[in-house]
Amino acid sequence: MQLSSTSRYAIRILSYMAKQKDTQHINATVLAEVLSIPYKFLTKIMTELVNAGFLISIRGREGGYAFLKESSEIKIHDILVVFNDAIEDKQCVLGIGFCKGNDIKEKKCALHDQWEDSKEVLQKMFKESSIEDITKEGIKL
Amino acid sequence: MQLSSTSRYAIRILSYMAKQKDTQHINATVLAEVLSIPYKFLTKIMTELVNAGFLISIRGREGGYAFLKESSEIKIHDILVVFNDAIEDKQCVLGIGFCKGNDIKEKKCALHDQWEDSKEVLQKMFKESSIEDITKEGIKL
DNA sequence: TTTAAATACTACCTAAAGGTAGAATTAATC
DNA sequence: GATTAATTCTACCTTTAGGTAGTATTTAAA
Ligand code: SF4
Ligand code: SF4
Repeated sequence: MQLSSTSRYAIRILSYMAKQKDTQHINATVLAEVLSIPYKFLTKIMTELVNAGFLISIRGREGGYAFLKESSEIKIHDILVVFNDAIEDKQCVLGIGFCKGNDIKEKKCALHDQWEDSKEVLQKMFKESSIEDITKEGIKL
Repeated sequence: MQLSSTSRYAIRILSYMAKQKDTQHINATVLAEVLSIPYKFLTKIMTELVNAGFLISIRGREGGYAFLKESSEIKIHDILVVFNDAIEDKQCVLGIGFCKGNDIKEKKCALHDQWEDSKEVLQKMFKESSIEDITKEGIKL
């Protein structure tokens, strides 16, 4: 019951980048080094973040990555969607669609309402927290 | 962000068994059939549920599985522990131990407190809901 | 006592996530 | 223009979760 490591890497990468407000752009070698993420795996993730429209890449010597969207405009949820890690609205704790709890009120299990509540809290957190928000407090990373 | 399908299968199996109060025991073929779980995979899970002490198995002809523990004594959390799917107390949204948010109050990210809240709700739900609870309401399955 | 119907064990197969390697492309600097 | 430092593309490797196959073991019933 946790996010995929790819999603977690992506969030950390974007958070770190957002903290370097002064620097215009930053390259993959530095990111891999400072975040302890395997270089080759990181570049793969970076390309996805570029394709998703969060970043632009500057190719060639002295290249790197920079924000395309404002970090305040990138919600955690948006990142999770890219890596298929978001909690779907109709998602059930026990697997989707094996009962009609989502449609028919009478046929729901005892977990249903509790899960709906938890789900809402999580979704709200992911949808309302932006990358900028994560970088605000004086955290180690 | 969801439970493993093994955990979800296990919960469904135990719930279904708990609903059949009248029948003393039930066999794998029936369970696989009615729950649409691959027979061979189900028997693998059943053995784990037996080893975990939730069920006893009756081998040989006319055999099957029956509860060893009361279904009211089996919490969802107990099942998740068996399949390494429980949310750890110190578990972080972004991966364990990459910052000191859990130890040092000043160095926590903006997600930290929100995640702590969600985590508590989820843990409470899993720790307080028993298999019996799930079977109570008039659900399809 | 044989047979049939059940679980248990061992080993393997498949798909997906996580991770790596190397060459192609791009563009600033020398 | 050549070199160098960067991203991108294609392909592959490794590990783990999910799933299968076959055989051994157990036991009630015939
Ligand atoms: S009633 Fe239970 S099983 Fe059905 S959708 Fe809701 S949580 Fe899932
Ligand atoms: S502060 Fe943030 S990153 Fe650190 S443990 Fe808490 S949630 Fe995780």
